[in-house]
Amino acid sequence: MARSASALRGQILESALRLFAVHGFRGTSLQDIASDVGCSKASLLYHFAGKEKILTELLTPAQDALATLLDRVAGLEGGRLVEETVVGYVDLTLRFRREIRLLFEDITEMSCHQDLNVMELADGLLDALAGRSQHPPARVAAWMVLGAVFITSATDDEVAPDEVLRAEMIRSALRALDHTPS
Amino acid sequence: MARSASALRGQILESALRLFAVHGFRGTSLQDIASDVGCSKASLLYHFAGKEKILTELLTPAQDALATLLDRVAGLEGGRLVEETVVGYVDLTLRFRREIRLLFEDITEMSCHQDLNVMELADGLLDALAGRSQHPPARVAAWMVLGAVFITSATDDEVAPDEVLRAEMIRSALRALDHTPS
DNA sequence: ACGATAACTGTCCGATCGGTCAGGACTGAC
DNA sequence: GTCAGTCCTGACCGATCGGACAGTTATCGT
Repeated sequence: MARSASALRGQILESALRLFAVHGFRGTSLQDIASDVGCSKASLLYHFAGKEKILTELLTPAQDALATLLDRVAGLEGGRLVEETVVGYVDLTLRFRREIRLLFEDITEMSCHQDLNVMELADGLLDALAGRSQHPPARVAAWMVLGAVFITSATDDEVAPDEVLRAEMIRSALRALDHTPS
Repeated sequence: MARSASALRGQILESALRLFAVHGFRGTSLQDIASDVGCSKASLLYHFAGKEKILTELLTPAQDALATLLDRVAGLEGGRLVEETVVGYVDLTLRFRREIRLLFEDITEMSCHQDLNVMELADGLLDALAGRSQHPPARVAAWMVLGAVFITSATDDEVAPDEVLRAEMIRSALRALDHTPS
């Protein structure tokens, strides 16, 4: 049942991306992918040198797109630089949504599982950050701040002294929320 | 060698937090923790019902702190609500830095490993978002935007239609960067 | 001193997973 | 037809991991 010119390869990548995005990379076994595709596990390893190579091939387009963006803005400066970078970065993340999701699935699973109910609390936090507003723009901004603070706090300490880090995180977050200081 | 009142429990939690923060939850085996503490793997399972229970106990204080924060701002509204929530959330993430890091370690490891060099590109992106500035405030804001867009793009589609999501992500990001539109 | 309880450990087990390998099946060139 | 090369598979392997359990050691109340 040898398929033409390894159409199987494409199916493997597609199944892998979908399963990775749902159960995470580590949470998806080669057998899971093989079952989803409808082939044997050995077949995966015929087309790809290893499990990680599948992930690599899945993430490479996004990496290349990012590299292209950086090249494009390399000559810019000032306002144009920031503007083009932001727009380009946003478009890029939207285009590679599933790829980004797969990176996060491990966190989601870890937070949801067990006795913890972090997700419920995250909803409450989102609500408060949005000022109890249900307007999509406010909700999006709330998500932005949630993610921004979360990731920035995990940053290397050397980025900025703790006091600067704290003050600037607060100011930047309030700006993102379009909050006019009272 | 029965230690007094299970001082071992505390050491286990401390070692686990440190190892989880470095190698991730899945990347740290019970044996790793046991070796680090200097006891047997069976001893871990005497004090904790399972590996996940260790994680639970590690994450519970942060969860409780978040719940407390939400309680505190429950009665507020308007500007005060947003302000207090942001400050409280920032302080909270800073206080539980290591706990948050452990959630991210899997991503970091996945991005660094293999042939991908995402981290290098992330540096370039950070540079551009900061407008090539090396000032800590600008760097922090750049980190904020990097994380904000990254996480928001992984959000459920139902938060906002794609067009709204895109437009608002861009506007919010530019505000966070204190960018005055040209 | 001694029994009871808590603290701790060595050893074993089942399951899972990534990966290897020899060989079968199909295809196209000659 | 046949030969070579590509595609694919079942069976197997070694390693790892979380966990179970019986048994040992230390602690403490009496």
